[in-house]
Amino acid sequence: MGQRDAEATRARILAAAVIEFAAHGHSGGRIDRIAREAESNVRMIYAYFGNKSGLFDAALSDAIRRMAEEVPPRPTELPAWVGELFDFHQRRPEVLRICLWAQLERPEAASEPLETYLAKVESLQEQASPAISAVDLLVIIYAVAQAWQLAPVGLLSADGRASHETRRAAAVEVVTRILI
Amino acid sequence: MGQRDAEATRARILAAAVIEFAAHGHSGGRIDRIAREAESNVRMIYAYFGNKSGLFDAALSDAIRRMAEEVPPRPTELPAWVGELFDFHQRRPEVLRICLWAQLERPEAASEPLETYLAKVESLQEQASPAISAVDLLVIIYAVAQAWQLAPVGLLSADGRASHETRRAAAVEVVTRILI
DNA sequence: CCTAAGTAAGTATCTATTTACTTATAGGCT
DNA sequence: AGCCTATAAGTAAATAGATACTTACTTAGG
Repeated sequence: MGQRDAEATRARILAAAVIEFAAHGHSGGRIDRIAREAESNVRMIYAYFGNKSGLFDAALSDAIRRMAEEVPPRPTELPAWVGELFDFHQRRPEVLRICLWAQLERPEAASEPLETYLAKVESLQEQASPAISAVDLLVIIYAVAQAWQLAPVGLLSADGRASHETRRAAAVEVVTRILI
Repeated sequence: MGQRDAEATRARILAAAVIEFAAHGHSGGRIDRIAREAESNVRMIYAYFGNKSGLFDAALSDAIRRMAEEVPPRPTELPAWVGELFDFHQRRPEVLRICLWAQLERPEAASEPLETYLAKVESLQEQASPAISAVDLLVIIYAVAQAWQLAPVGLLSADGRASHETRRAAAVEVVTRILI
């Protein structure tokens, strides 16, 4: 790398880390691979992020921030929102993957960017009913948007006529019916 | 171990493997820990299961079989079924955990016990509607039953008045509304 | 010319898998 | 019944390759 640019190097490392950790998780992710892929150096990773866990947490926060920015909550149009979440997970499966890894491998880190979630809860408050609280509603909406990414591929391929659109429509329909 | 009993040793290893892999996954799970915890020996693991992946797959199949036996599908009473699935995941979180690890680390293995799922799909066929196919319905029901296990703990603890019962009721209510 | 950015080559530890060995036990033989 | 032995069950220790993290050094640029 001819020029020296700390910010750019840091950004390349972070981007490579998101990809690597989304693919292999914290324990399976390899520092050397990240360094190579970022066209940087192992030493730089430790300079910028301290250690492997620090890098993982930074990658996780980055991914969650992206999701919160790209798909902001729409408390008055929840069916439309679940559709956008569904699309997002198809478009960027690495974000859900890194969140799942975090939930399994570092649950304490997974709760870190909590304000993001709590803000959403507040805005959902008025949609809550005696049967389903605001938090539960948020939990369910996320689960429905992610459902197809969590299903074993073999099961999904059993549905010959299924497509992105039919699944998206099913997710939207579910949330519509929940709110009635 | 005074007595020699191949079956018993194999069973102890498998039980220890389920616990270890549910906690740390395929890549994070340690063969030595499994051998120690099973009060057996590294060599025996290789004798019975070939290699680490063979042991992981055996542990996964064992966990899925247990779930299929303990919570058989009830195609005509889906809301009741989702309630039982919800209870099961609270009671045995390790089953969902090992399935998630498999989905992330060895997706090809995760689809292996496919007949189990496909049988359920057939029985759900009559509940399907133009908006939601049988496969999609199954995918959604699983997702709702698991939803609270996938949510970050910080989000869940934000709901002060929530309990096992209120969440279970919310899951059942959701499926009830979906089917109308 | 001093500081921050970058590089290359270790090191110490860990970990899956193997090798070489010991011991219990079932079942045939006398 | 009691002995003998082939085989399966079990153990301990080595090996070979990774891998997170460090140390000691070089170079660009304000």
